[in-house]
Amino acid sequence: MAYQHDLKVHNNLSKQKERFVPIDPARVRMYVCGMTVYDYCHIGHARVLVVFDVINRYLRHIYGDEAVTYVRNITDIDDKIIARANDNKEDFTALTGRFIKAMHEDADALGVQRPDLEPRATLHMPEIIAMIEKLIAHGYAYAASNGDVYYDVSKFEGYGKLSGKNPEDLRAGERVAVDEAKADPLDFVLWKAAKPGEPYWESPWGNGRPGWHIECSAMSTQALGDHFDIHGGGLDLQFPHHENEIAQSEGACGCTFVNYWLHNGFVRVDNEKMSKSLGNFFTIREVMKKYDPEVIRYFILTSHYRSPLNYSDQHLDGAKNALTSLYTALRDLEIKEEYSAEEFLTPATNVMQFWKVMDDDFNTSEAIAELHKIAGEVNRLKSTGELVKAAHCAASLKVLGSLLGLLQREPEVFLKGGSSEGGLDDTAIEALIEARLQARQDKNWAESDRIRDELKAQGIVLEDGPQGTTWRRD
RNA sequence: GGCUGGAUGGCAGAGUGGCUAUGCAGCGGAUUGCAAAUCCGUGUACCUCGGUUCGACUCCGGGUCCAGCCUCCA
Repeated sequence: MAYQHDLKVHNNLSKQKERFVPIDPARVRMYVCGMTVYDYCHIGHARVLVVFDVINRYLRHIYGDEAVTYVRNITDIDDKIIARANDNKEDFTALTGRFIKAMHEDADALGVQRPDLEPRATLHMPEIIAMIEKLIAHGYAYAASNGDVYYDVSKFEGYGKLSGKNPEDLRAGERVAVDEAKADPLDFVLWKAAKPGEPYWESPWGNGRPGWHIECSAMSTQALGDHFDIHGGGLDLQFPHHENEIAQSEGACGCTFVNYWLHNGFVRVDNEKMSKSLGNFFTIREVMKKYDPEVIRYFILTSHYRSPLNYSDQHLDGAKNALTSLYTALRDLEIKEEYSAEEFLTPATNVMQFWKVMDDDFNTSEAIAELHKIAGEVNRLKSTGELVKAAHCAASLKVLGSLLGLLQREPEVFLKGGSSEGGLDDTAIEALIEARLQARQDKNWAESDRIRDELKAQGIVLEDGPQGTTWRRD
């Protein structure tokens, strides 16, 4: 099956969908703003991880694994980290080390592939300082009397082009007390002088630490060059973070920074943005106690990456049921390796439709709808006994699922997984099923149903099929 | 106040100028000892007011409501 991909992405810089044209198809470069590591990741962070993981997987599908470079940074020094480390009376590196480890555990559980590079701000001080020096030399930055270095926003032509804001409006709407040292309230800090007791790095402007925005400019440039393809992150980073990155990087290199800006929408709780400052967040590991991480992943991918996503147990329950039905279709089939070759993928119309909707700005919602259609075909073929054909369709389901990071486990493992804590172990379940089988042979329906109800109360659902009784955890 | 984006059936959530989204839930049937799973069939939509059009949920304009950014935030 020959399919010519024609990827379009919604570019926030132009506010419209554009055909994706990489600078160099042999070297497709994407940088995503990652976490500030002072706490556990919440479901909002999970969304960034998963959404850009899918984009990364899909780019690799189109351009080849070797061609794609995916960079996701870690902010491991900032005010919150310092404050939290002080609260805990520990060294800030101990704090960040712990939460970097936790983030990796969460991301791994969610099936997020590791980025090619994961630069950390504290390990890139020379590049950061060099970029600030360059900005000063180019007249875009100034050292203030208090030891801070600021970016002079008035010098940068086109400030606000990403977020659609203009500097005059921003000044008029300024709600924060103006810092005396700044020449203009819009100016932002590139280098922060260290206060007593704070961690610091040496610089031409004295001991201090970098501002948040310059870290990403310096690390992305170092990893991917002055000019690269995709820059992503949460919608809340569009302004000021990404706007400032543009000002910095373009001020330093004199060329266009990034071709395509992609932002994912927020996760909401009760119609409000999930965020640490609002305190209405659920951590990934908290939710994973109740739901399989793949269910969380499925839930995230049911909506388009730019849309808001409402978080609730009901929605996760729905995701769980839907994912269960996909795994149920994959069950009891002998899926041979060779069925996964692109030319054997079937049904061709659904497979091609999957690619078509994914090509259209990564429409995972429609892509998942296609998975359900293919699963329906698998079930139809199974019910008519056409098991080889069914296995072929099931192979397609797995191949396409892999682009979304779904359906890669053995169906039995997923279906029998569930939350077994405090419940029956597999041996006990099998024993009860044996007992019920005997009762059924004796036509002792009362006893048979009693056992089934007993298991149901423990969250075990029985399914009697032609090949005997199977079970799954609900 | 300025700037973004959105309003779809019981719930969630895509999409389209005229033709089935999909999932969950509902209803009828097949299957089953009864169920479950699966299959077949089926109902319920496009915030509001104008405009363009043979025809708009889909395009344009006004309104209402909601969310986000303008302060740290994925």
